[in-house]
Amino acid sequence: MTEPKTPDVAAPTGLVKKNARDGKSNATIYDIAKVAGVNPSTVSRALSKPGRVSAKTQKLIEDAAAELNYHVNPFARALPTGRTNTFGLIVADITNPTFFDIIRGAETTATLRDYTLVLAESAESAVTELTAARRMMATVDGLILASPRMDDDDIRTIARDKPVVVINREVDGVPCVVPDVNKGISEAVRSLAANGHHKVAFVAGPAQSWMSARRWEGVQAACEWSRLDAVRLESTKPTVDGGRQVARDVRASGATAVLTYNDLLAIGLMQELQAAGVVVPDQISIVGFDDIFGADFTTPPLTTVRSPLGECGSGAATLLLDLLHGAGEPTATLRVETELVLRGSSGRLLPAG
Amino acid sequence: MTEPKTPDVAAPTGLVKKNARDGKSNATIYDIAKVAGVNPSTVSRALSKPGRVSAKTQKLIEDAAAELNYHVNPFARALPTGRTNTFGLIVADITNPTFFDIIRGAETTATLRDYTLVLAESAESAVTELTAARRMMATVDGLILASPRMDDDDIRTIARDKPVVVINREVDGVPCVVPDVNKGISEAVRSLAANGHHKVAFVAGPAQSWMSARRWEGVQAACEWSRLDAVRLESTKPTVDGGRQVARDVRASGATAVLTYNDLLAIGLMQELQAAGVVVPDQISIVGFDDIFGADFTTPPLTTVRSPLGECGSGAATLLLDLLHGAGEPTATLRVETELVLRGSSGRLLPAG
DNA sequence: TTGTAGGCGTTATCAG
DNA sequence: CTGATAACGCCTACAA
Repeated sequence: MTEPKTPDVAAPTGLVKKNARDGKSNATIYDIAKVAGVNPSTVSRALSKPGRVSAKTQKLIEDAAAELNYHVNPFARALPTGRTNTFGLIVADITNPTFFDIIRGAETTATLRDYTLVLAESAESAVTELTAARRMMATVDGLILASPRMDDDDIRTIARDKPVVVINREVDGVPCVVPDVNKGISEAVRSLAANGHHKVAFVAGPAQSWMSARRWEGVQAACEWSRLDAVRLESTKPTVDGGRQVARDVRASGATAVLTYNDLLAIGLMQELQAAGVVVPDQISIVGFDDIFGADFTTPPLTTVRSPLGECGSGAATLLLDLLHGAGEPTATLRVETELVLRGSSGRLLPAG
Repeated sequence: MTEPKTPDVAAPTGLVKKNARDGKSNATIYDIAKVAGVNPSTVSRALSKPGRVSAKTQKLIEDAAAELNYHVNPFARALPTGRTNTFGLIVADITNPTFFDIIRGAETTATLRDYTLVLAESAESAVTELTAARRMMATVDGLILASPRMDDDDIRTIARDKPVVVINREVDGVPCVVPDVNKGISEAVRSLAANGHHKVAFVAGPAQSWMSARRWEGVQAACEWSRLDAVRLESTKPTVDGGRQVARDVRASGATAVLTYNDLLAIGLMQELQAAGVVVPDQISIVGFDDIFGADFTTPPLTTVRSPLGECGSGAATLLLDLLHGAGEPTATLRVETELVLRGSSGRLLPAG
């Protein structure tokens, strides 16, 4: 900084790079400072935390910034501060419609609060998920994990470094957004009982799925209350195809009503059953979970226990952003309600014959 | 750098900040340099472009890096280079399943090539889209625009700053990935003609949609070839709801077969028609576009002209990444095929009565 | 209220 | 092949 560089002239030492704003390269606070006739640091102050600078210089600077079409360089800003105005969202499966609304909810909230959303998927794998999370850690201010598959401990480890919010799972010491299954499930089971069913089957989801365990618990409890038999069946994967595959187990179980871990399974199951000549809901009632996109495309349309997925996404984002801004409980759990959406795939059991 | 700092001890001058790697804060190339006994710049070289450093120092450095659990700071790296290893994807509507596969395709390719995907949505609005694009420009190396709604000129302007790839639209001077509608459409129309239809309706999508225009052209051409009448109807929005709303126009048109701009419209239309007692496909055949998730959930399942959406997403990402790495034509258009997926919603027209 | 100066972690350009 | 050293653009004590 000792040699006096000629300011406005092109690089003195043969360095033919971008110097005087040659059209392309972006304006910096130095350029603004020059135009406004103030010091770069004043520009920085004026632009980052308004109020710490006199009204007239403020305007001067803002005008200059506008004129030069200035935009902060997020990287330069992130370097000293460590803040990036970005957060990550990791979902188990991008093509699973369950996550569509979560993604949208998070994205909307992010944009609203001037944050950028970075998306990654774990392909239902705990290790991929962990890898993705680690990868993101470097570039984001916080992380949202939707239906995470990794260990509680891994999650907590990550949460020690950066704020983390978990959706669809409860992890001690980490803020979570979880649908409370009870209301929706008891509505569903009561409806089934009222329609003459005595034995219901629950088709479980992935073994690592926290949510699947909760739902099975809920079903058991509700069935006990309504004095129904409840049996649990396993699925190979939580997809339409998995639903088709579990059809024979369902028939073998002797249950006249079945709740599945998610809507995808329910839809696949219904397709397979119908293909085999089983009439839904006359011979068997089917109830899904989530109320995903397309749940009402089927014939009959699917009865399902709805989780407010969009709300989960935006709620998680809000929680996270509040955390980042020092507001809010660092470990509050947000519970959202579930409700039964009664459509045509469940109903009165018709006497055999 | 003149005062000899005691290396491993806590800050000497009362500055109680992070100095000696106090567990938390991340290791830097300086720390590695210290451990490996080399200069930081050598560390940088070894870690960024292997090969420009002797084998033994290389190993020395790598070991030190591993020991310190070193990770580059992307921001520090981005500052001098301008490269971020990140690209943006802007979609018209996150909850429209058309984009699910595109997103997934892009995300998969990104992760595979060690890039990060940043997602934004334009809510079908040209201005929101432009805003989102500008916002991203600062943080990404390139941009993918899926079904963009903004002007060709705006797109080209953006493309002057950073590499841009467009999906589902053709813009002069910008690399694009577009499904070629002709094959799929002519298959569809021929099938309709063979089934006794004489008049088909096309329900158009958003006015700004380039794809909608192409599909209408394709339908007209194919109908002319097959000597069918073709009429065009407008929709309010390209959603299930929009499909329901257009039902009365469809009936009024007198067409016995209808192609809709997308599957969402087709599904809504079918629902509304069926609710009014119209039998599909006996009285009216319905054909959608895209073959989105859920297109086969309906009864009858939807006949549709499939676009390989996932391929579009990954193709666009590949194109973009090649561009960023200096490979590939800067303006090549990638064409992907469409095909008819014949399901139950289209078929032989039954004589009235 | 505003200017000064040093640093954030890397890369790149020079010498050696 | 390796070591200095100057950017990169911005933030932030500290001083004026």
